[in-house]
Amino acid sequence: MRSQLARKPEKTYHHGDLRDALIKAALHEAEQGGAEAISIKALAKKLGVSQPAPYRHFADREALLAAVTAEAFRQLSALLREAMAKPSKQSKLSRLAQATLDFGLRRNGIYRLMFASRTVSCAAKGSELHEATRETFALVIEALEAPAVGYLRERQALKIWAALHGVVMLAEQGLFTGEAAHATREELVEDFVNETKAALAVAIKDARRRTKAGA
Amino acid sequence: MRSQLARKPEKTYHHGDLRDALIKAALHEAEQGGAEAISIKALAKKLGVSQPAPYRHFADREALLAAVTAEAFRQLSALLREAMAKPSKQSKLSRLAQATLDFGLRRNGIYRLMFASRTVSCAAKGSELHEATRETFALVIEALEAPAVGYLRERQALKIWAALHGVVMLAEQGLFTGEAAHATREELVEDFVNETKAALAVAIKDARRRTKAGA
DNA sequence: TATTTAAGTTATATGCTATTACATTCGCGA
DNA sequence: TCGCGAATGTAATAGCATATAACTTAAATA
Repeated sequence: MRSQLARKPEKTYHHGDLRDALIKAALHEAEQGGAEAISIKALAKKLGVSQPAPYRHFADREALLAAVTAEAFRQLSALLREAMAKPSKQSKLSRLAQATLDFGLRRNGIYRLMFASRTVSCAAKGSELHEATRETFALVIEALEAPAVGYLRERQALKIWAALHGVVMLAEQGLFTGEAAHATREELVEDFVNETKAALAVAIKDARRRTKAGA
Repeated sequence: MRSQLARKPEKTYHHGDLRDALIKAALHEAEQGGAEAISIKALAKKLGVSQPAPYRHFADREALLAAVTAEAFRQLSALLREAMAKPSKQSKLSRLAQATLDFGLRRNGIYRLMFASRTVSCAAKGSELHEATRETFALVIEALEAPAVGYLRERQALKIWAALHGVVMLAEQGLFTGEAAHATREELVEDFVNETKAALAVAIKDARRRTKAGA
């Protein structure tokens, strides 16, 4: 707030919005190097405050990482929502899938923070981070564009979500740059998308028939 | 070598097999906490040598991590080979898949070291680590028990391998402990296995028909 | 056996996390 | 608007980790 009035921060004693600035700067650092690239000391220096200043806003490094990861999930959610919203010949699920792949590869440091660290699994049930992850997963369910029939939808969402992350991981491992490279990452993702659609259609028809028979 | 002659190491100046001992001890540390849990200093203390001693065997921490990760891949390969070898009613692919899931969950710290850190993607092409990862992936291809028809086999191997890792990741994230928990991890893995088998059968039949038509 | 080399040691520089005690500013009620 | 308490920042410091340099001891081999 204050910092927007002064064009140059004007070196005040109080930073004004250190908490937010820390998260943004940390996200920037993690872009390439992941969690390891986030150093409280370095961030403090970059933002022009003393080393212990960040500890006024985060109990410890883990707490900062959790906040950063939550923000990352919100950014991914926004991205996916955008991808799903824009008109296209392709299905919502396909657009969500390709957008996830894109995010995972382009912003791989962030991605590892989100899906490959212990930060998330340590998040308490009501925490900001936990909510953010749930919200992202809800978008996957939404992208299926299928009615809720028992837990069919959740199950298919889990499957496609898992497959997507697997592709990102292997791509980052370099498994797509050998003889196996004949399958591109995008093709594989599209395969998974189509299998999901097919499985979903069959499963729903099945469930309906069973309901009718039971009635 | 020396250390095997003396029952208790007998505090000699030279450790005897520090390099190997470091890798084993590091693997043990990483079991729970992943790469972050590996501290050169702590390892040195545990093994009764001075802090800088490990640097005689590894240029830096990264080099140690690479060696540890390579060893982990060899252990996984051994596990998968074993799972594939033992007689069972289930298919090789199914056994490999379930063994991978089991490994990923039980030894999750190690697993993250292998599949969710930058260590592997930074490994040079001829390196010990790179070879170890390739060898593991070769087992996946083998588990398909399918003839080599173009790159079909590699493609299906990539798909099932990706899906497996996705399941491990989401499980570790806690996504299987909500309303979605109605699908167990094992069930999902079996789904992927079956889809892979089906796709493979169709693809191979297709390819054969095309070959015949062309001839 | 003499000498080179591999492997280990002590001492030290640098960087990071985190805590404690102290200083400054903000905002709100009197 | 004064003043006081809470929020936020600083300086100083402890503790741990990585990594290097200079030195020492044991092993290997010519």
